[in-house]
Amino acid sequence: MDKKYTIKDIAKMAGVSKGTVDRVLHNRGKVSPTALDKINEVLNVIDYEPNLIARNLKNTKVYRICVLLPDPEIDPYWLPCVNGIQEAITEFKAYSVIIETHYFNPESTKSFMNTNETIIKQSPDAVLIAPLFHKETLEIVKQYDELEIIVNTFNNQIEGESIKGFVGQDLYKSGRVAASLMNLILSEGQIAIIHIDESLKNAVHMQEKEKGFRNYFDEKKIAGFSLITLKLKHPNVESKFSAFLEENPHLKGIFITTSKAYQIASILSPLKNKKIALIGYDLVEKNVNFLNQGLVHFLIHQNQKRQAYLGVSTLIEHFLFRKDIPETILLPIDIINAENASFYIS
Amino acid sequence: MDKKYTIKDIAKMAGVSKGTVDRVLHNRGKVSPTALDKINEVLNVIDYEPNLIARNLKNTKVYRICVLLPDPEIDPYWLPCVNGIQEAITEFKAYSVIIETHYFNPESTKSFMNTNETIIKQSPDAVLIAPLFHKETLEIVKQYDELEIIVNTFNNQIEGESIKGFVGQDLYKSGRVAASLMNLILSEGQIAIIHIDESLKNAVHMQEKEKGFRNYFDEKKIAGFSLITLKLKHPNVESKFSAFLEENPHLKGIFITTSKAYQIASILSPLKNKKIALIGYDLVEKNVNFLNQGLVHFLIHQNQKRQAYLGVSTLIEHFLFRKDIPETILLPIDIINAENASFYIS
DNA sequence: TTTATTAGTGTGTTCGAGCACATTTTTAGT
DNA sequence: ACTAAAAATGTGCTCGAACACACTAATAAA
Repeated sequence: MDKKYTIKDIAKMAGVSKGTVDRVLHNRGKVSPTALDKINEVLNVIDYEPNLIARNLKNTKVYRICVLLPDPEIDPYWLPCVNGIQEAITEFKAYSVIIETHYFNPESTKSFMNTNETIIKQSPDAVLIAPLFHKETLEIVKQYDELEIIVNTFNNQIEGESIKGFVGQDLYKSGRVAASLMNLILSEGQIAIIHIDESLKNAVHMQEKEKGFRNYFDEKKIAGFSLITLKLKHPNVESKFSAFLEENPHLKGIFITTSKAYQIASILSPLKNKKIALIGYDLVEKNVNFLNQGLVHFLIHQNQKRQAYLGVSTLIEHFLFRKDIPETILLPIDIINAENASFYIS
Repeated sequence: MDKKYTIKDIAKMAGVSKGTVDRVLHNRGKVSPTALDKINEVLNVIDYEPNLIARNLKNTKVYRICVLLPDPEIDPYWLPCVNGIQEAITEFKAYSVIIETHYFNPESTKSFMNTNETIIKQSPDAVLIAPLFHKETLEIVKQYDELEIIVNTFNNQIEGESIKGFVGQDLYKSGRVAASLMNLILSEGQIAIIHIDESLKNAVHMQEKEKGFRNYFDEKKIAGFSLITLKLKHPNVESKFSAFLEENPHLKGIFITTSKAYQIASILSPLKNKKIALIGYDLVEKNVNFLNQGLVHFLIHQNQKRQAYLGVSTLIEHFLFRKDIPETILLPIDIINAENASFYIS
């Protein structure tokens, strides 16, 4: 019923040679209308699927893919990505694909540009980048486009004509998810939305989450809540936040839009009298510790590992199996508490 | 650096023919100690990985895998599994693998046994079964073992020597997750644990969830909660539950251990004065509708689709790539509310 | 010593797609 | 009608593992 047809089968059925069939299938070379008709007739009847194994066996081209992401030693948020990339490497090690990972300093646009230079010198067939810096990304994407290097992105979305795909999450909706959970813990009171980041270059990222968070409360028309936004940056997170706490003694909940919830939790930790609901992002070790202690109520899992894995594997499958690169893959927004966290850590 | 070596390379390096190398690699046939040493020496230095593509190209054996699960027309819970299986079929269509799906009536052990007979007649290389019936499963697994058919299981775990693997969830912990969410919605009051099932053959399944649920409250030593268990079966779900509601007018929360939360929700729906927290399982359409209406607070996603996909794909990869079949794969316990549900439905 | 037997080794073919090249057929030009 | 050019078609090799088979060398039996 679903016997597998080969080019040879088609050739026999159409009464031509496999060379001619090959020319029709790839519309290369010259084929007479007569032969074309005969072969098309056969192709319409049967369901020909080329054998990918045989195709890849002959294929001597080595595909080179470069991944560009922030140095996980600077920001451990990116650590799972390395595992995701490793997983893809292992899965496709049988094929002729080379995957190279390059790190840049997430606090320096210069480092970002420099690393891109290095990548271009490798003349890869495709790149997967975490486009932290908007303007700079558009710039280098233009370069990649000229060199006919396919660009895939992950983590945060950037609109650009030459960007083939994106893997990430709907940040606006993840803000809403956080809000819905907050609304479950609290029935009223003051809630702070805190942005903590070294570079604040992630601004768009965090703002989307804030928008979603606020929108939830606006839409539900729930009275009794007041939302306030606070931005904190590295050297003076503790001092500024402590001051904020004193100014707002009745604070009931905090939504941290980055993976730095542990910084807030560790400040709140000694203050036993305070009972503040905390919701943050990402299963970094310190966050999970506070989750297990009960100081952090929920974490939203951004699944960076899978983001990176899919970012790479869709590119590989594009080259090897001629699959399309999906325009956008939105990963589910996983809700994590102390009870189910262990299943998401790998 | 990590150049790919072929058998021919090894042969040249060891100064023998590829036939001899092949004999050493598969330890078949006779090889002189001299040749063996020379080849092993080379093998110790280089890192030989056989090219899976070439291997599978020649491989003419067609692997046959049969999947046995309840008829999704009788219980739509199983519908996503069909998609998961389809996904595996698509992914591996290039290889010579045949996957056949067989349905049984989940309310009839006889149907289960009959379908197994049919499968055995197909003489597959492996089967993936949803072992709903404990005793019967052990019986047929023995048969499969004698015929040297590999048995993999999903959905619910059954201990058996000849069962090679299991894909599913930790049900006890999923009960705990439900409890932790319930504890977040309610601070006190009476909570019912409701088991609804056509056959009640899933008893173990549901009991594990109940245990986990109760354990959470026991462990946390939270006063003010009282738990009560209720079993409901098909024809008289509504009448019995209505009676139960009247007997327990102060009921605050319900944990439904099966995918039938919608049955409870639809009874509660007209009773506008009642505010009862509902937590159930599975993203079946009716459940999601009630989730969006706000009648069901949380659903726990058992990810049947992925269970079935992994159940099949691990078997396929075992045959094609000689990978081990993982003994147990425990999928994450996804927490779903109205805000993130859409990302899990596919 | 000769022959039969076995141990040990090498050669050649297969799988299916892809492509270079050889060959045949058709068309155009003189 | 004959030749050169172009068009159309067919042939054959490659990729790497796997295995059948052919072959040589060594050993045992007659």
